[in-house]
Amino acid sequence: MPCLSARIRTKTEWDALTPDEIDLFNRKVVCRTYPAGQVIFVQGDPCKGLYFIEDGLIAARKVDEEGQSAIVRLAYQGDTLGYRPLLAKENHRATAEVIKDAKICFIGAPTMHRLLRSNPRLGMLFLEHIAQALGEAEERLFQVAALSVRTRIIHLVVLLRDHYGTTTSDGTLFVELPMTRRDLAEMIGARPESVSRALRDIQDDGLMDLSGRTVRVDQIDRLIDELHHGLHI
Amino acid sequence: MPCLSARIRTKTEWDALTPDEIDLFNRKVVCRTYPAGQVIFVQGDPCKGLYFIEDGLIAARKVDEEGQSAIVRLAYQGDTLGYRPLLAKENHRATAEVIKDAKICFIGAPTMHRLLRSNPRLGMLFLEHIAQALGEAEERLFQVAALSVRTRIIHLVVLLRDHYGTTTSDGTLFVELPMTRRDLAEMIGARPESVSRALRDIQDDGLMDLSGRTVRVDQIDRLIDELHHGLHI
DNA sequence: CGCCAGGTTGATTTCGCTCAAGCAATGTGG
DNA sequence: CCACATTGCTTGAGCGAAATCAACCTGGCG
Repeated sequence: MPCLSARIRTKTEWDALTPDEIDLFNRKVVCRTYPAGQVIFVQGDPCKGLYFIEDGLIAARKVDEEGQSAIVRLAYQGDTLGYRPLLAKENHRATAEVIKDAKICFIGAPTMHRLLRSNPRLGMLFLEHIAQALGEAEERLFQVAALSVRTRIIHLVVLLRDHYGTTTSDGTLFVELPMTRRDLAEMIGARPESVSRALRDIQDDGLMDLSGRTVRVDQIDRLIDELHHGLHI
Repeated sequence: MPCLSARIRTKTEWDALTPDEIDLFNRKVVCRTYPAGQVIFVQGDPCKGLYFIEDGLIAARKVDEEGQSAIVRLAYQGDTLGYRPLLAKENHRATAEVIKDAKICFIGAPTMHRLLRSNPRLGMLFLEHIAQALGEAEERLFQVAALSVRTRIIHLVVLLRDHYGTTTSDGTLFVELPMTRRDLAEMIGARPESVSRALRDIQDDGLMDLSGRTVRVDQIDRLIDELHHGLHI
């Protein structure tokens, strides 16, 4: 059972690999499973290679000396972790922690550089991928800098919809929040209590229905509208 | 007088170009000067190519429908603007505005793709560059999400030191803040009044001396210490 | 000159944080 | 099987940092 299955590969930058290179990849790769809560690498560590996420959910978290903490990125199935420090030739600047049980394939830096040298197209696809990641980071930077907690929460629910949303036959949307309130808070630069209150506010306004970690949204348009036109118009 | 002078080129990703490619670049490039305040491209515009900054200072600003606004990146001499949308194949997601009079060279997307195809090393250097930009964006994301206005201002002064700081023979550091209070505020996700007050607080604590847009710092260590050990320890 | 953008300061309000209590769900050991 | 920790979540009360609103100063500049 190869780690880099065709089904996942074709949706990622690894699609650029030739059969020979896929073979090299599969010979060099080391796969293992990680339970939720496990740490994959720690901020400050040298970057030994890439982590390809076959399944699960991982958060990249930054912490400073005073214990202030924020989640700067989420990585889903098909995503790759560690490419930023590998390509920037830096140490890890965040700690990667498993949020939902994961299967992760590690590929060492030397193999990675060999692949990048032998296959320019792989580099181009990474370039495209990292350019999109930069766009998302700048988008979140704008949100945290300029928007209220309530608005940021709505943005987050809409974001999580991509991977954790399902729509029933009658058009109702369910989003399963994949993490604790604490982690949701760290995603948007807030406190867990503020997240609770903001979620309740939004619920009281009839925009969503919350039970545990499941959000039910009847009219997604009303949520999206608030993002575009602001409150109470 | 070629736009891509050797002095600037060698410090940037354009160092990868062969003499032939430099020739192509110089034939295709269109250079002009922009006074402060001028807009280079607007968020939402399709990305027509790259803007290489020969001199000056440019801010990438995001604005939403309600007028909320934040500066998500600064671009200095030698930096390139527009590579993110070009590589991610997206429209511009920010507006580029000249902060300090600039000389900027435009290179069209077709030429750029031709260069990227002919020279894989150029792609690798862009990869390295954009990986660093992502690191900086995530760093600022963390700061805005987790730190106080006062701390963010100190981070900003330390950041601006790289390009706008000079140290006199007696070790005193002068940093020339290159923009208005309003723009400083938009850099850190705050209001101009809050920036004024935070600067005054820091001054009252004897950490810096402020006159107009010039910051004098006698003991840079004390500023850096506050960043690492927090306040009043 | 008068005007205006940039900047500071003050008064007041608001949003979100801190601290603290309480509750439900889950786990653990006797 | 039950007493009890533990963890995640919510809610409340009070507080504080920063936003808002507004006045006023300053130095260009037409």
